[in-house]
This record gives sequence, C-alpha cells and structure tokens, in this order.
Amino acid sequence: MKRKITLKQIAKELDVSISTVSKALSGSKEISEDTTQKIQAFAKLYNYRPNNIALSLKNRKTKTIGIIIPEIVHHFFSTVIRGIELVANKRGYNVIVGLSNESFTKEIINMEMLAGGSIDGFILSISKETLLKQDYHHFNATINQGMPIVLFDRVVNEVDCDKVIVDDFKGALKAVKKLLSTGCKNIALITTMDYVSVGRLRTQGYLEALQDGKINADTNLILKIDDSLDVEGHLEVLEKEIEQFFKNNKKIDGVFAVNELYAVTAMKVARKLGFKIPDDIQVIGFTDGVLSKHATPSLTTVSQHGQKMGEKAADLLIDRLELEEVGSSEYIEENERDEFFKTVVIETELIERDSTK
Amino acid sequence: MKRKITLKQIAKELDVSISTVSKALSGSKEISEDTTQKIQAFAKLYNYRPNNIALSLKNRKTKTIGIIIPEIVHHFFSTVIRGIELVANKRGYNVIVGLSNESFTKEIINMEMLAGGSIDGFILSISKETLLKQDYHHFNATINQGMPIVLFDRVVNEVDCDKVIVDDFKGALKAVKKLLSTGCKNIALITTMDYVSVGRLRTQGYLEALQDGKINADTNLILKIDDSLDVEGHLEVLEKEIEQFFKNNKKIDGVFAVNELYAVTAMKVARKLGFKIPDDIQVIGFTDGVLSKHATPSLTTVSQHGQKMGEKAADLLIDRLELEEVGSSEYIEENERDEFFKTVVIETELIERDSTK
DNA sequence: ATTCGTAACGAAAACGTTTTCGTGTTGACA
DNA sequence: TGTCAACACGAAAACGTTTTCGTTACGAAT
Repeated sequence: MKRKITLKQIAKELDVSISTVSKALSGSKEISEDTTQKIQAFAKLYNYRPNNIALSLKNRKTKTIGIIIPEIVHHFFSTVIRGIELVANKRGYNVIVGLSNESFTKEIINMEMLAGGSIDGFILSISKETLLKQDYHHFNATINQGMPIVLFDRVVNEVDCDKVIVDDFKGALKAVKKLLSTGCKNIALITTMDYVSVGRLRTQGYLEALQDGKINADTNLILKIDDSLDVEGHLEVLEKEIEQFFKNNKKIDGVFAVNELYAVTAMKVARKLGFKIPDDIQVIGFTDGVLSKHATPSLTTVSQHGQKMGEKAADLLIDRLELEEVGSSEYIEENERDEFFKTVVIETELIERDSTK
Repeated sequence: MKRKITLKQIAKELDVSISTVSKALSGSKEISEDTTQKIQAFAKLYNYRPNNIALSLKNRKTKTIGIIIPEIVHHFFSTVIRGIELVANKRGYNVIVGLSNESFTKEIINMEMLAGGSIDGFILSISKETLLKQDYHHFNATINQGMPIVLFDRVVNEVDCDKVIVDDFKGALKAVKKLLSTGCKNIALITTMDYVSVGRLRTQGYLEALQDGKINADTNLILKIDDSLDVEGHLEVLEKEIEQFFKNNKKIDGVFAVNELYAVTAMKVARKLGFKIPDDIQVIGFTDGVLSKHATPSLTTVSQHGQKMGEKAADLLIDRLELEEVGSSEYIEENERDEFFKTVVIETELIERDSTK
C-alpha cells in the first residue's frame, strides 16, 4: 500500500532538484539527455502520474464540469448526461453530477458545493421548484463570479447564458398536425401545469396546430396533470384521472401527451375502455424513451435527441471555457451581450410507430 | 465579473495577516473579538468561500468519490447512482461519474483520469469487455496505490475489496419457483452469455428451482442471447430470435428472463403468436424498471433495489475512507484480509403483477 | 588572459489553505 | 523594577506542480 509518488520523492531519490525532474518529464531540452533518460525511466518504473489537484490549483482550472439535473432516473436526462460525458471526455474534461431532486434548496446547496473551486463551469436543467418560485439569483450569482453556465431543456429568459433547447413548440405542432392529417377531429391534450416552460410551449404548439386546421380548441379536451404527484406510485391516481377524462369526453379520437408516461397510460386506459389503437384513438407522446419503443402498440413520439443536446451543451461550455483562457472577454459591452450568448435549438423528430395510422 | 475572493485579498484589504483571517473565519479564540467581527463581516459581504482545491491539496483528500459504470442510460444503473449520490451528499461528498461504455480500454482510461488525485475512492461495476478478458490488473493496481474500491452488481473474486451484490441466485430461484407453483411445467429461460456473472448466477437459480421441482432441465428451453448486439436498434433481431425460440418449443408455458427487455419482448412475441398472458404463458423478468411497470400486461419481476445498492456501496466506501483517516489500518495481516473486506448482499424481492397468475 | 555564450541545472515563487510556532505588547504580581 | 503569563497576532511551512529567473562551469573567441 504505497502512496502515490511525487516529484519531490523522485528528486530526492535521484539526487536532483524538483525542477529538473519536472522539466525532464515534460521533455524539456533544457535537461541533458542522460538525466532525462534516467528520470523518465525511474518515473515510469514507479508509475508516476502528476497530481491533478496540484495542477488544478496552479492552473486555476479543474478540467471538470458540473452537471446539475433534477433527476437521474429518467431516460431523457440520462441520455443528456451520456452526451455531455462523451464530448467532455473527448476534450479532456471530467464530469461531476449533482441531483437537485426538483428541489430549490438542493439545487442551491449542490451548486455551492461545486462552485467552491471544484469545477470550471456548469451545465444544468432547472428544478421544478425553482421554476415555480421564479427565483434565479443563484444562477446569476455564479455567473457573476465568472463561472459560465449552460442551461438545457428547462431554461429561462432571466438567466443570461448559453442555452440548448428543443423546439417544443414545433415538435408539438408537428405531432398534432400528424393527428389531424390522419383524420382526427377531436384531439385531446394531456399536459402538466404551466410553470414548466416546456409544457407550456408544447401546449402552444397543440393550440397552434388546431388553429391551423380551423378547429376550435375545446378546453374540455385539455387535461392538466398536477405533476407534483408523479413522483412514485401515483400511477393509479394518474390512471383514474385519465379514465375519468375519457369518460367525460367520449368523442376523443386522438391524444397528444407531453411525455411518455402520460401517453402510454392513456393507451392503457383507452384499451381498457374498449378502444382500439390506432383505429379508434391515435396517440402521440413526447420524448423517445424506452417506454415508447416497447409499449404495445409501440408509441409514435416526438424525439428530443437528448444525447445531442448533451453534446451540444458540453461543446458550448468548453468552447467558452477555452475562449476565456486567452483572456479576450474580460469586459463585454452591454449591447454586445445579446449576441454574446447563443441559444441552440435541437430539432425534434416525429418517430412514427404503431399508435398512429 | 469579479473573480472569487481569497484569504490573501481579505488580509490585504483589512491589513492583517492571512493567518489571522483564516483563524478569524474559523472562529478561533486566538483572535480578538473585534477583529473577528470585522473579518467575518467583510468575508460575508464579499461572499467568501474557501477554495476546495486548495483544501484538497492540503488535506490530501478531495471529498469526492468516483463512479464508473458501463452505461448510464439504463434504469438500474441510474437508480444506483441516485443511491450513491444520496448518501454521498448527506455525508459531505461529491460524486464524479465516468462511463466505460462496456469497454475495457475506456474503463482504464477513466480510472486513470480520476485516480490522479481527483477522488478519494471508487465505486464501480465492471464492464462486459473486462469480464470477458478477465483482466483485472487495473483494479488491483489502484487498490495497491491506497485507493479503496467498492464493486457492485458485476463483481469478481479476483479483486479484493468491499462488494455489494444482489442475491441473483436466490432471486431467480424464487421467480422460477413461483412459476412452478402456479402450474408451469415447461419453463423457458432467456438469458445472456455466461461471462457476465449475474447472468450465470440467475441461470443457476433457474436450474436449481427446476431440480427442486423434480423437473429435468431441457437445454432446448434455454435461449442464450448474444448481448453484444443489444446496443441499439437490434430489437428486430431479438424479436426474431425469441419468435423462433417459441416456435421451436411450443410447449412453453412459462418464461423467466434475466432482464426486463427480454421479458417484455417475450411477452410481445408471445402475444403476437396468439398466446394469452398469463393464461397460456406466464412471464417473469429481472430488474424492476420502468418497462416492467408499464408493460401490458404489467410484468411480474424480481426487483434488485438499485438505490439501496448504491446507498450501501457509498456507505461502505465512505466508512472505509474515514476509517483510514485515523490511520489505524496502515498494515493488515495477510490472514486478516478475509474478514477485512465485506460483501453485502441486497435481498431481491418478487414483485407480482399481471404477467403471472 | 579576459570576455562571452551556452549547456545544465537549482532556487524560489505562485496557486489558496491550515496550522505550528514564534514574537511583541500588555498587565499583574513579587 | 523585573518577571511572567496571557493575549493578539504574524511568519513560515506544507500540500504538488510549473515556470521564471538565476547560477555555475566550461569551451570558444578575442
């Protein structure tokens, strides 16, 4: 159980100075070939690796990026992490994750833990509670401390930073238009409460599609689920709600749901009530997760390309980190700010499966 | 865009020494009440936070633990991470994740990246390729460097460390006995190749249950899937294989699958072939993921309690880290080693749903 | 013989902490 | 008046690097 070897120990062992060892290992031609050889051989023998922490301290950067997401047991967020990790690793960065668990306080605590020098920048998706409170001071605070942030998916205008989003509006639009084009006349929307921006945008896409199709939106056909209770085990409640919804609106012949779970639950309930899918009722969901793929019938869905979002977010962050390195962005004119931060939109894709005609 | 403030800057600003500032902030009674007040006020005003990196360097520990898993887009592994993060955070640790992507090389690279001082210990699950090569030198190497490892789920005898596993054998046993008790006479097994230990153990449980039930195992009823191709989009291949399997063995009235995906795919194929579930064929899977819960019919399954595994693994690792802190474990007698490392078994639980009678 | 250049190396600072060990200034007490 | 403890604070080392700036010695050039 020998501790890791350091430059100092090599220096003492070989009776040279620390600087000589450092230079020899980095292949500096300042050191004679003889000593370089000797030192490198010794270092390899003892499997010397420079201490990252010491390097971080010296270079004032850690080469790791912090991710904070509301929940990790969630297909979409996992794919985003996979994307982040992929490009981060490729570009020499590590990834450290914190879970806000949809809680405002935990989000702050996590950010403070990491902002204390552990990371060079953040990639994060805002927790529901934070969106509800509309309190974004902690984001702006860390940005002002010179730590860049990239927001993804659940973003907000009040924070000035790079963002990666999905075209929720257009995705929903495409989905509902698809339903219309296959003959649906009474399309229901199953959505969440409005404070999560993505839910709001998808609702807007739904409405817009109806309007384009010269159909008056019927508020009875919109079911808003209080997703504070989608935590665990509230499946029965969800099913009951949807079942009642169907019973109250017998004319429904199409369903657009803002997430996978609502969509497959709707299918399950519909089948239970004797409807055939897609003959009697067609269903489209959002998020191309494992549920959509393996549901029966398999679910037509709007794919968000989570991995691509992660990749893009990581690229944006690292680009900015390495741009700051040259120190050109010390000071930004107020009127340049608008162009300074990018918002990248990842296109959605309608993946047609067996729940639509 | 002001950089983070340091002790040195506070010291200069208030015209005292760095040591005074440090002591004042830690509330040392060595400093007069006046100066303490003044310094603390100033620090709060400028939102001073000690630099984690500097602390890590000084204390020679980082208070972060490294996780390396084969894949993050996977319900089981996400729940484990959630468990790890939960107790890690509670005990003041951060969590940094690396993805091996089932690759031997990426596993090593990731470990080397993190072992360079970035973390205090590892929690990991071995990649398939590593298991196939049976090359575990990198694990033993890092352990010998004094960095503790906790292995979970996919473990291996050749590595001497704490382990957290699931009672795969007993879980499979329970599942198959359940099938027997509900009248199944010809129970099929859908499993993976043998080199992944968990698959092997579950197979053994299956065999044992049959033997206990005085039934001769029929090798025709065992389908081994080459899971090098379960990556993506090989659903059709999987379905075809299972379909052929069913057609070759018409007498099958029960299926035990070593994971969720195989189980729901088996259900889908069975239904397609005209069988009623659970009337004609009963199905049980392993891993209680989102698929099992929402499949139609919902899948009876052996729950692994991933979150609990993660919690336990984190506790084991941190316990060891903080035990080493007191320096009592400098040297371990060879014959004490057996008792020195624990292997914790997390009990499985059979969750009965609608795919069984 | 003096100067100069260069090759080969070492000393020291810096990154931001904590902590040990001084050190100077009081006030009290003999 | 001299001694000593207590008080309040500062200097410096240490963690492990990299890098800048010496410094030495030696051969060549003038």
